[in-house]
Amino acid sequence: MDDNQSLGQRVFHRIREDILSGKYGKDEELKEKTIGDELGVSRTPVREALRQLELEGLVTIIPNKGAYVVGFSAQDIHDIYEIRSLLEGLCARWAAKRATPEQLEALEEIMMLSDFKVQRGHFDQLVELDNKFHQQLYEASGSKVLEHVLRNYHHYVERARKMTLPVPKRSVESNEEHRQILAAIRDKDEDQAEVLANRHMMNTIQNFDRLYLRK
Amino acid sequence: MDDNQSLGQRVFHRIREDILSGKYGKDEELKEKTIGDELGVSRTPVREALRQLELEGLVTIIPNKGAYVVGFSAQDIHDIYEIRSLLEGLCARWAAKRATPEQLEALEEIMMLSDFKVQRGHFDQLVELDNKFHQQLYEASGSKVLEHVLRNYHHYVERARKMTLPVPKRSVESNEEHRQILAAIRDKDEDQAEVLANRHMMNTIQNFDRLYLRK
DNA sequence: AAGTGTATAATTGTATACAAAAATACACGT
DNA sequence: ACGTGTATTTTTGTATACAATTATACACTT
Repeated sequence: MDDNQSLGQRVFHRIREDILSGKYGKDEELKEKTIGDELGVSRTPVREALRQLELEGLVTIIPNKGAYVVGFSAQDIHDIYEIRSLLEGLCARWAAKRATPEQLEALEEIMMLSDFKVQRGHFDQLVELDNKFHQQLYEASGSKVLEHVLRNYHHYVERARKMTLPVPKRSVESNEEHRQILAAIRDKDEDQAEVLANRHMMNTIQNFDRLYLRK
Repeated sequence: MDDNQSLGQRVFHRIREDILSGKYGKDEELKEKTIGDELGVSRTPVREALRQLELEGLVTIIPNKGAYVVGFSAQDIHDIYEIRSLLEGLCARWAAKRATPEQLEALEEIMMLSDFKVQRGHFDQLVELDNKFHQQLYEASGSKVLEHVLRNYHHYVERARKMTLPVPKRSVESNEEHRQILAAIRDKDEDQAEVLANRHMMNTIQNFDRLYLRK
């Protein structure tokens, strides 16, 4: 792991993980001193982290009172996927319009690696490549703003994805959908790229719901 | 203004305003001590604010080096409006599906007030009501996540809106569009609500572009 | 004059100290 | 027993102190 980042950032990521993983439950109070002692740091970096987490919506801070974990439900994750569905569509559309040759090349490379991993049955390593594909797509949209919001959401549901993608069947399907999206972008077919990216996310939702909402 | 919030939050809002208003230009270095001295506070609240601003994408922090203003262009604002167009559409759709009677009532009330202000020609006071209408709509979506992201963007472009909405003609149009969206929500016509909210935002984009991108 | 190395200053990162507010404990009166 | 007021403790908010890192100045060499 990247070790030369500031304590504040490390604490931020750590607490976020602990919230997303459920270590800290809904409405639990996060005390600066307690967390600081646990992580072996002073209150200062912890405070910074908590303030950041509030902005992410994972924590509510009541002034002079404390920081409380904002619970997030399976419904919330579902909502995020729906939002992402729209935004990934827009992203694919813009990528089709403005991706540079280098960005396209990067996408092709990730695609090739993914195919390789699928062939070899290394489904676990596909999670990381799925990450990379989407991140690269965000960059290819050419929009700083869109990239920023999608990155956020992407990370938000990372935990959910880690649990759902390793289902081998879905993983192969997902890879196939990536291929089609990439083809549409290569052809500069904006409408098609948007529709496919949209559908890709909707399929991911279904997969998630099947596992967690039992619909 | 709300005065009983923490210094950190006040500094956060202040610096954000100063970035959005252009007081701090692109790539400008924000030094903790300098800002602290200007605002009459110590470095601690300033640091907290800068860490939060980084998360919002307004500032880049290079560890051990400094915080730098991330410039945002008219293109960025345009992008935000396009993103909002999709999300406001989704929001209206969900509001049509799940708005409570109380939330509907609140929307009706804002609508009525807006009509009144239009009739009287008090276009300046419509900005605030436009705010309220959208904020209430976000709440009516029943999705914490969607509400969160839309609030963010809404505030982000607040400055742009303050400059574009007071154009009386647009202001009347906008009010009319709100009325139609509200009607669709009242009728629980999800598709119609989405389309109208979508179009509403697209019209806002056009108004913005006409003024700032000269298209 | 250009480049290099080193001392110095400025700036950020973290911990700690102190102030303010809130939570808790507990004696007291009813 | 129950509420109430007060003292005590805990926790947050802010400032400051010190450490680590980076930027700057400047003498020195070539």
